Amino acid sequence: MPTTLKDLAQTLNLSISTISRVLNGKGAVSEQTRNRILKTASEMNYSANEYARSLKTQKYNSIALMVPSVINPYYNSIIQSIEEKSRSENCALLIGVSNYNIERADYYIRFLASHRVTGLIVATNDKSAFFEELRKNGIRLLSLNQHREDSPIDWIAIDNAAAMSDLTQYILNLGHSNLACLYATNGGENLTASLRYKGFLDCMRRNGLEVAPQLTLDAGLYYETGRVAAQQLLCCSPMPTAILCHNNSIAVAVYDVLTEAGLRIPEDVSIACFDAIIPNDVVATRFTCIIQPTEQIAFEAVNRILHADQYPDGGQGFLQKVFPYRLVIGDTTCAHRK
Amino acid sequence: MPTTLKDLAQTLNLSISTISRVLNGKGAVSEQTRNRILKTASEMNYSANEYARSLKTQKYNSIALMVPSVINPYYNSIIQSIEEKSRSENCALLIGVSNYNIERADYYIRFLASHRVTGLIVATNDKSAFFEELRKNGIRLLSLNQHREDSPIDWIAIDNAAAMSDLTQYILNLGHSNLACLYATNGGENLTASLRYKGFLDCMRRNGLEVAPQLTLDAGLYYETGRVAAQQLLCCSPMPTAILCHNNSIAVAVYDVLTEAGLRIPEDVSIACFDAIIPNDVVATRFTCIIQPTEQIAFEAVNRILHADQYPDGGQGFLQKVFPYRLVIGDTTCAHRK
DNA sequence: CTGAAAGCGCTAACAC
DNA sequence: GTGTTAGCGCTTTCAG
Repeated sequence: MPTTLKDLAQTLNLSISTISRVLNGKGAVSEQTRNRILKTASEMNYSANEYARSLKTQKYNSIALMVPSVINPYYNSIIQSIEEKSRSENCALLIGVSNYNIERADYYIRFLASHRVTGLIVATNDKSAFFEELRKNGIRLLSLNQHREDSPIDWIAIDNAAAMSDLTQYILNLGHSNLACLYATNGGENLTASLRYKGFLDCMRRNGLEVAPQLTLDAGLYYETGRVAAQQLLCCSPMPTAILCHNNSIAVAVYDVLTEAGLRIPEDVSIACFDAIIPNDVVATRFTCIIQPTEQIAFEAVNRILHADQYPDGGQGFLQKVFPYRLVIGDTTCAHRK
Repeated sequence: MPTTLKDLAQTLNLSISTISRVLNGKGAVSEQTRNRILKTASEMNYSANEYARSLKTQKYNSIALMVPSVINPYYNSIIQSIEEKSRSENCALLIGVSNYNIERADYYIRFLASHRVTGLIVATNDKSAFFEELRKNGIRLLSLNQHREDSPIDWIAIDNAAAMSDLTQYILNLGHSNLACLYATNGGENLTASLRYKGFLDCMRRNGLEVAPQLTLDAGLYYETGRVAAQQLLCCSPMPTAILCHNNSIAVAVYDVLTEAGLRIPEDVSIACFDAIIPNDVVATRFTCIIQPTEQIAFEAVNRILHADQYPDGGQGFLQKVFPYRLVIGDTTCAHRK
């Protein structure tokens, strides 16, 4: 039973439309009535019903964000950044957590469609069956992962191949030559994963180095799958002296498995990965990793969804934007010692 | 331009209400028309407009969650749990991040009121000026922090005093006697903080131990303020051999400051705190800490908001529910050695 | 400067 | 079984 315009109109003996005008700052209204209205509106705790407003204006001022996880530091900072930007745009943020499960993602997407979000930002890598449906319903779609150039979707991301290549080169420059790479596949649909792996291979080739088949493994996407891969590496001889990982979860798995086996990081084995392990200044070993500019990415993403018409393409084409990354040197890598 | 009931009615040559009935599974409709409707609805990607529906039914099926931070593991797991529960209830989740700033919290609360959320779950400790306004607008309020028994608000939390007392006793049982406590005040309004501090004092008293004034400090709530307090402890002589911390951020600050000063944790100083440091299986030192049952708390919180009428009090009274906590022993505490 | 009225998409009586 | 209708709270022409 919140106060409505009607309620205000009655107590003030004015028409609904006059009040609406004042509250929205549109149209000319006498100073006097304006003040009266503002006063009682505040007294009666009036707060516009966004549902009715949106229904009328057909502008559903909200965006949705789909993340696979809310406990991974990378997605944490994505959420944080997107929340800030969308709030500054006076836009509601709906968050869905797919938990790396495509069915849950699908379910959520339908849900969001019902809520007539202006756009959906997908930080997950899944290809939902409902993406088409969303678009047909006029909901903008934007991915935070790289897609092929001919993909009919807006995306904003870093250059994953270049980043992995840089990371690999950094390791090589430390004197390592016997490198392992734990990549991710996700059934081959994960372009981000392929690109990172490609970056590794390219860099090795460029340096004239062999890539031992037993040292490049599909490590899935999670801690658990990462552990399995790490255990396989443990059996190799010679062991790699440095390991590149697709993401932070895998890197942590490697760290755990190796230390459990009595190896020291980084003295015995160096580890490097994508995305930070820890969101804040924490005691934990700081990993050498590629950091993505989540704030900029978030800013651009929300902007594209809310103001697509202001872009050169008028929002008609597909935005493909590449942001620069940073290589952060932590405590998990050091020079190779024979 | 998503499909509406009207669109369906036109293409099917039926009335809007018949279609509505089928889609909502209410009222009797012939098997044949039902199938026709279902078929074209799916073909035309029909998805009900929740705004219109809510406007009509006056049931705004969404809840809002306000957290101070999205990068603190404790709040991560709160978000995670609440998201799961609310999705299972077919309820939208709006998340606001106050960043420990009460004005931002206030702003967000107004925003949420406009969106006619069914209820607001506040994980923050702030006392917003708009709580009253919310309630007047019929929005349920639920805090995840302890409040006084006479406080007119639903709350669900652990028994903070008992938890801190247990934690302190655990440390004492390890042979330590020279304890420090870094509590939080937040201007004295933070009952959770007072209770934890009280738990510490009670336990010390019960064990007949003195509490040195210079060893109990207000450490604020964050990493930065925690560092300042930790630096003060460093100047004490004798140094405490164990430090109890109000929360995880402070504990991390202590860990950092002490290790930077060349001390070893836990050999030289033990550290214990509330809430986990790391959300997932991570390399980081695992802290000895009190773990709150976030899943149960989240379940109950969402339940209370959505189904308040099913509670014994019919949703009229104020729910005050205390859940059990766990004391998890990590790598930051060990027996005292003289 | 202010008011009347239409209509956004939907649900739920109430008729037939 | 199906259709008609009113109205949720709001914005926005169009009159006056």
